[in-house]
Amino acid sequence: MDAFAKPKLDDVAREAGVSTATVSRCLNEPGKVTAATRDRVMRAVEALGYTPNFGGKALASQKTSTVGAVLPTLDNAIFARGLQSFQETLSAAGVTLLVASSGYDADREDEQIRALIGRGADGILLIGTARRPAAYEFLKRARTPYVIAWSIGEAGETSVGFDNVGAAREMARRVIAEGHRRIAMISGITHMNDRAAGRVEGVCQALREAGIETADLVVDEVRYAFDEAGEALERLMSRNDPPTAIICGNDVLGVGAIARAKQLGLVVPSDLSITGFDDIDIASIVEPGLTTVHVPHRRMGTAAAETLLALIDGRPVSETVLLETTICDRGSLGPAPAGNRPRP
Amino acid sequence: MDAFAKPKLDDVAREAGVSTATVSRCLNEPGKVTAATRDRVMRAVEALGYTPNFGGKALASQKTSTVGAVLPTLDNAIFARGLQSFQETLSAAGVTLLVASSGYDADREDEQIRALIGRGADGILLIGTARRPAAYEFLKRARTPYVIAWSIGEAGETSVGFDNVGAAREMARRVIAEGHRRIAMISGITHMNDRAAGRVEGVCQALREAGIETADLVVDEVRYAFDEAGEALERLMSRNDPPTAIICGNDVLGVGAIARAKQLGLVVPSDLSITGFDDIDIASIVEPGLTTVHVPHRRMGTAAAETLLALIDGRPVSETVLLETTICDRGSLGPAPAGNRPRP
DNA sequence: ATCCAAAATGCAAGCGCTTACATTGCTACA
DNA sequence: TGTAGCAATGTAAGCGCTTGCATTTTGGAT
Repeated sequence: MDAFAKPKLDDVAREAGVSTATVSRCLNEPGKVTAATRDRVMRAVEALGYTPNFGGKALASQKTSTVGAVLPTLDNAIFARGLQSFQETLSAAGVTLLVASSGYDADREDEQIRALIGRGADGILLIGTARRPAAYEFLKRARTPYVIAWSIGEAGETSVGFDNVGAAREMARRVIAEGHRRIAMISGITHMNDRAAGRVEGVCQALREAGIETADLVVDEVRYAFDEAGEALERLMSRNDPPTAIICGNDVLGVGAIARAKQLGLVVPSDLSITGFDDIDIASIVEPGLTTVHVPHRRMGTAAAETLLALIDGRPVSETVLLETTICDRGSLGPAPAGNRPRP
Repeated sequence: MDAFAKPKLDDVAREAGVSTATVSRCLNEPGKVTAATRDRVMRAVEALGYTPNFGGKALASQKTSTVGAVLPTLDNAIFARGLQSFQETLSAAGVTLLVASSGYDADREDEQIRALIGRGADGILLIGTARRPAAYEFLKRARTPYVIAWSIGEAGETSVGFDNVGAAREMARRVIAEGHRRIAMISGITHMNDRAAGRVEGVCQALREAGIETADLVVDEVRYAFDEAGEALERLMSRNDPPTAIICGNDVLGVGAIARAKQLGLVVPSDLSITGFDDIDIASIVEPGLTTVHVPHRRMGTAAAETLLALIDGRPVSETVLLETTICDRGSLGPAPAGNRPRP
C-alpha cells in the first residue's frame, strides 16, 4: 500500500492475514468472528488507521445511516432546541444528521427534501403538515420514511406533535375568562403553515364558544421577528377599537409585542394583556413574564428521532405521538381593564 | 425495469436510447452534450423519476458534496444562528450539511469528528481551537480540510473568527473606566474551551494595565445556563468583598446574572454592573439591557462556509478571517457606586 | 482415532456511478 | 470527393464495500 493512499479494506485484510469478508464482519457483526481473529483485525485497523469508505459502504449496503431534517429555520430557539435533542438521540444510535432549512418557503422546502433524498437520507424529519403535494411525491417515490413534528399529520402519516388548535383554544379561553372581549392576534404567516393557521383557528373556536363574533377578531400576520411584532402591535393599538388582549402566535412575537407596548407607555397586563406560544427562554426573562403555552420541544425532538429510527428499521411505531402542552402563567395576562382605555 | 425498483442510470439510458456515460454527462456536465440528446435524456429522467444513487456517486467520484459541523450545542442562539447562515451558504453551493454536537465534551467531539469523516464529509467546521491532538490526527489522516470558527487558530490552520482576548480586554477596560475596582467574572468552563479561557485572559490583561491585582479577580466558572449564572452571582455577592461589577463570559450568563441580581433586590447598574458577550436577542430584551460584545455570528457562519468550500475545491484562501467585534452599550454597565454597598 | 454438525472464514459477484479511452459521425477544406 | 480534425457518444474498467454461498476449521460425541 502506497504510504499516501488511504488504506482500504483490502489493506487491512492483507495486514491481518484474513479475507476482506472477515474484516467487514469484524467491523459490522463482531459476534460472528472469533475473538482471536477479531483482535488481529482490530490491531490491523488501528495500525493502518483505517476508516471505511462511505461511498463503498453506502453502495454495497444500500443504506447511509443518515437522516435528514428540514426546518423552517435554526434561528429560532424552538427548532434549535428540538433539533439538539433530535440529534443527540440519533447520534446515540450511530446515525448522523443532515440539516437543511427552508426559510418558511415551500419551494425551498421542496428543494431541500429532494436534496436530502439525493444525499441518501434513510429517513427525514419534517415540520408541520402544510406543503405542496410534490414534496410528498418525492418522498413516496424514493420510499424514504418521514416523520412530521410540531403538528399531528393526517391518517397514514407518522407524526410526533401537539394539538396546536387545542392549545391555542385553551389559551384563548383563559383570555376570555379574564373578561377580555376585544381580542386581537399577532400571528405568523398562515399560508403554508398549519401550525400558525391552527393557532388562529383555535382562538376562533374559543371566541365562538363564548359567543364572540369571530369576524371581529383582527389577525395581524407577520414574519417571526421582534420588530415585526412591534409594528403589528402599533397597528393594532392605533385602531378605533384597540384590543385589550393580544394573543401572539409564538413567543418571539409575544416578547416583541411586550417590548413595544412598554415603549408606547402601555402597562402590561393592566392596560393590555399579551400571551405567547412555545415557552422559550426569553418568555421568562421579559417583564412581565410572558404567559404562554409550554411546548415540550426537547421531548418532541427525542420522540421524533426514536420514531424515525423505528420507521427506518421497519419496527412498529404508533402513528401519532401526541404531546401535552400546558399553559405557563407568568403575568402578562391579566383581567380586562374596567373602563375604556385611552388610545396611546 | 421492475415497476417497483428505483430507476438507475441504466434505465434512463435505455429509455433515452443512449449510453450510461451520456446520461451521466448530461447530469454533471451538460455542456458536453448536444442539446437534442440532453433533451431526450432529461425527458427520460423526468419520466422515470430518476434520482442518482448517492452511494454509487460517492464511490465513483470520491466526493460527497457534504460538509460536517461539530458544535458544542445547538441550544444556544449563537451557534444556531451561525449554523443557519453557514447552512444557507452551503446550500446555495449545492452542498449539504451534516451536524453533530459535542455538549462541550472533548471525547464526544473526537467521536463526532470521526463520525463525520466516516460519513465522507468533504470538509468540517470546528468551533474554537482547544481539543485533543487525536482529533487533529484523524483530520490529517483522512486529509479532510477543516475551518475553525469563533477563534483564531494557530499558524497553518484556517480560521474565521474574532479576537476573544481583545474583545474581553476592551470590555474590561470600559468597566474599569467606570471606576470599578472590585471586579469579578462569571465565566464558562475554561477547560478545553479557548474562547472562555481567552475572555478571562482578556479581562486579566485589562486589570494588569490598570494596575489592579489580578490575583484579586474572582472567576466563577459555570456551565452556560441561566440558573448556574444566578447561583454564581449569589456566591459572588455573598463574599466579604462583593464586586461592584461582574463581567460575564457570554450573554446567557449575563442575563441569568441580571435576573438573579434583581431577585436579590440589587439594582443594575447602580448597585452592580453586569456585562455580557455575544449579543443575542435576550440581551436587548432583559431590563436593563445587557451591555455586551457584539459578535457578527451570521457573517461568521457565511464566511466560514465560503472558506471551507474554497478549501475543498483547492482554491486559495486567506488563512485567517478576522471579524470585528463592537461593544453594545445597553445600560447594564454604569459607574461604580461611590461608597460601600451593603451586602444583600 | 474418527466422523459430523456447526461455526468460522474465504471467494467472488455485484451495488450504481464516473471517466479514460476508443469509436463514430460531422464539418470544412483541399 | 477525400480526408484531416474535432466534437459527440459509447465501451468498459474500476471505485471500496457487503454478503450469499462454498469451503475449511473446530470441537464434541462416538
